[in-house]
Amino acid sequence: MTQPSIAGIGAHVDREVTLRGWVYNSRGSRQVRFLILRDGTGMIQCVGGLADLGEERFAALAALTQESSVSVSGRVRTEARAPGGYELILSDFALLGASEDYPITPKEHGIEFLLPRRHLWLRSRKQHAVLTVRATVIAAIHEFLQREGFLHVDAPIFTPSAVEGTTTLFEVEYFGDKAYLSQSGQLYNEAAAAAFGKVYCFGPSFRAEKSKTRRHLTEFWQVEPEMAFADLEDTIVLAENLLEFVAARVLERHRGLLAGVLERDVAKLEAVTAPFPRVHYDEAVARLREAGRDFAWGGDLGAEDEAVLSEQFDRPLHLHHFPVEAKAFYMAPDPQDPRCSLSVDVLAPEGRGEIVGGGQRTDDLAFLEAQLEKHGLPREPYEWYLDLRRYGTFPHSGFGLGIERTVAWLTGRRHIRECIPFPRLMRSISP
RNA sequence: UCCUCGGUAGCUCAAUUGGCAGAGCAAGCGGCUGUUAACCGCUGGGUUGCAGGUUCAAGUCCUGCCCGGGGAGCCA
Repeated sequence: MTQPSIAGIGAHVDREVTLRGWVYNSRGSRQVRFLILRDGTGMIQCVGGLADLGEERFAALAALTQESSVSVSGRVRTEARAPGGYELILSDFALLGASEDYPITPKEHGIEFLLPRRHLWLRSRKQHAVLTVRATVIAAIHEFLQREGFLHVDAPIFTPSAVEGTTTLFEVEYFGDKAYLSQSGQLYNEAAAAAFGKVYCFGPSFRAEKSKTRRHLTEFWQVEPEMAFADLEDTIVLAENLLEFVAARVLERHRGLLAGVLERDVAKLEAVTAPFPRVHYDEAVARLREAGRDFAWGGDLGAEDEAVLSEQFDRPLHLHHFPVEAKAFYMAPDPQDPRCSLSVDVLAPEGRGEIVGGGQRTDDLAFLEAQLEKHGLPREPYEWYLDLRRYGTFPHSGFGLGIERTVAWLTGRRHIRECIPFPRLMRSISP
């Protein structure tokens, strides 16, 4: 007798197996009962007949409640009527842990009800599917970047003093001093790039913004690659190749989950092939005005502007050369047009907004010093960062890719809070 | 911080002009030999977010407060 996983049950047809898992659903009549068992890898229908089990065991089977943990034994057979194509004819079963009044019934629930029960909600089919895709997205990112010669060098989570103003930073007490949770590994990545060439960090970022939209979390994950001796063009190519690879890998591994459980239009993902269309900021302004939007040159795009623009294309698009004022102090200005920075955002299709932000960093010490001054930033905490321009400055560029926003786009989730196991929101930190 | 929508049974929601607070699901009991969020019958289940006000009468109208959803700003 073997104990395979439900995902691999097809290799055990006509054999006797024992499975352990949880009761997802149970239904039946006086003579026969159908129990849907899930074990984390999949689900299988287990069939128990009164004639096979006897009165007492059959009654016990009927008494099993939703999400009780059980051990079941029986013969596996192919069955077209069963969900998944296989079923298990029960010969015996045992209750391991009872579950009384499981709160999340197989019906509709609102977010206000589900979020405080996230620890249980994870067991649901859609949540299980989304987080499975997330794991594949993360693995694909590591695989792609390492294959491209990037070294994984992580940035710290605790950071000293205020870097870009304290309003959006979480402050923590650090042995009598103040420290802040990292908003980005960007600056540290630049130091790492000077040491290792091509690097990336992967970890959580924290924003204390009081934003409560479906695109925001207070704790989110991002991957940030940074390349030495690379320009804006290199960054654009890296970003589109990475996204193409990730989309293809997710389709390869989870086509069934996407089309079935998540009801995602997979044709939209098949269209994600490089190169992506490129739109210069000037052109974006023209396109927005053409679409009837009142947009002034110089500012960042609003969520609605991004949606209007991305709806004009069938795949992600590069929006590049933002005005210097609209971007961070370390962005390099375009030598051909100093009003614009060598920056790029990638907007996901279907109006899902920004998933990538990046570009070429300035390698000019004097310009960087002037920028710090202009942005009213303190000099002292940036001395180490200025050192990178003092000791062998080098052109370099990179970007940050938001994991939850990417997963939301790929899986077709409306809200990114479903795209992280335990979302941290302005009004929700439990469980 | 601002704008906007909402809070009624365990869950999802209804309740006409201010006039007996309801349905489906869940739960409990019963029925059914292949179910697909199974189905059929019966039963139990309410401080209508909180406080006050108007009225013969308030889920409904008025005032204040609390909590939440969505959006803006900001960003990944």
